[in-house]
Amino acid sequence: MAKAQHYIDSIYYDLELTSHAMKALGNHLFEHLNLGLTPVEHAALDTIFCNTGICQRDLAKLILKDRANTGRILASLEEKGLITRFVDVKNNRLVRKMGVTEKGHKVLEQVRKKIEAYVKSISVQFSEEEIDQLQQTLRKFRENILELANMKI
Amino acid sequence: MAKAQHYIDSIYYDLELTSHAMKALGNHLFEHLNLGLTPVEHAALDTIFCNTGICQRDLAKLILKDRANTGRILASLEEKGLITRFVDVKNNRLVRKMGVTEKGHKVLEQVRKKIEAYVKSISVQFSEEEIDQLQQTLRKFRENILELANMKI
DNA sequence: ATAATATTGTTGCAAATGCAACATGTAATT
DNA sequence: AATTACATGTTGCATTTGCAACAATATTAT
Repeated sequence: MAKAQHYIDSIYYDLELTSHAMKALGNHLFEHLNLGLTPVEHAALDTIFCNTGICQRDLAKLILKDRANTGRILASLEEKGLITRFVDVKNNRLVRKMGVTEKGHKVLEQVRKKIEAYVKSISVQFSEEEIDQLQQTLRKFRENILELANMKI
Repeated sequence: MAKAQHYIDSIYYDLELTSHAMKALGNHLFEHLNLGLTPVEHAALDTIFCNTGICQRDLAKLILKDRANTGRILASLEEKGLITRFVDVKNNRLVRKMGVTEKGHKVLEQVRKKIEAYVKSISVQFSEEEIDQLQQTLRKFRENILELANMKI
């Protein structure tokens, strides 16, 4: 109960700080390595790659953006030729689906290679098991939070 | 090395998700409990409380906002009568310092009480030690990231 | 068959956020 | 003494982001 008595000491703040630092590093890397896309564009591209046939709304939930912004991100990716959007049928409903193009695949591979080095340099001090443990804890913690939110407290 | 091959599996994403969920819960609570201030205003207020005599720029760094926004947040807090801003001297330089008013203290206490219950309900599934461990790990991880950023990779 | 409901994507607008330039005043250097 | 460098806070503007309304289409209910 001495815990989280002040904002600065709260887990909320630690999450903010860590997420903020991680995002800053990501922005820096993507800009500095001249990857030709932004972190959020890469997030969308890779998420599409991992979820073929996903619709825009579901993608929005995964990348934590609203529908409007997701549409804008997709427009940018399409303009860059990294994805194609086409009309398909889902539950007998017309839906604009999307797929990663050849160019998109290449970019994903390129990003993966270029970033691997930095992931490794983080892993120098953090073992794979430690990272794994941290991710699991975050997941468990998150589920707890989402439960609270769903209770509509 | 199977780790973080895709965005969805990365620690980056887990941090985004968890931080996002936490922020959503915070927004929900502050709005629903009619606390009369936003989460970021509370963050600023409590940070000022914990760092008497802090200047605006240093506060900005702590609450992760830029100077402009910090100024706006402070203007709002001042308008609500939760802080006072006054000109003081720091290293023989004129600086606008700030302090928490009586009303500000009361609000902080009120928020602390009202939120305590929810912190507890989270702690039901997460022991104090687990939360503590998570915070420590996040801190260590963050320091690692900041080192990388400082290397200007 | 018609109306109500649900799902999807887009558009317009408002709010939040940050960057860069600026204004002010102090310390340091020459 | 004058100039340069530094620290602080503010203002203007552009970008990002999200919300709410809308359009289009399909499903379900009456």
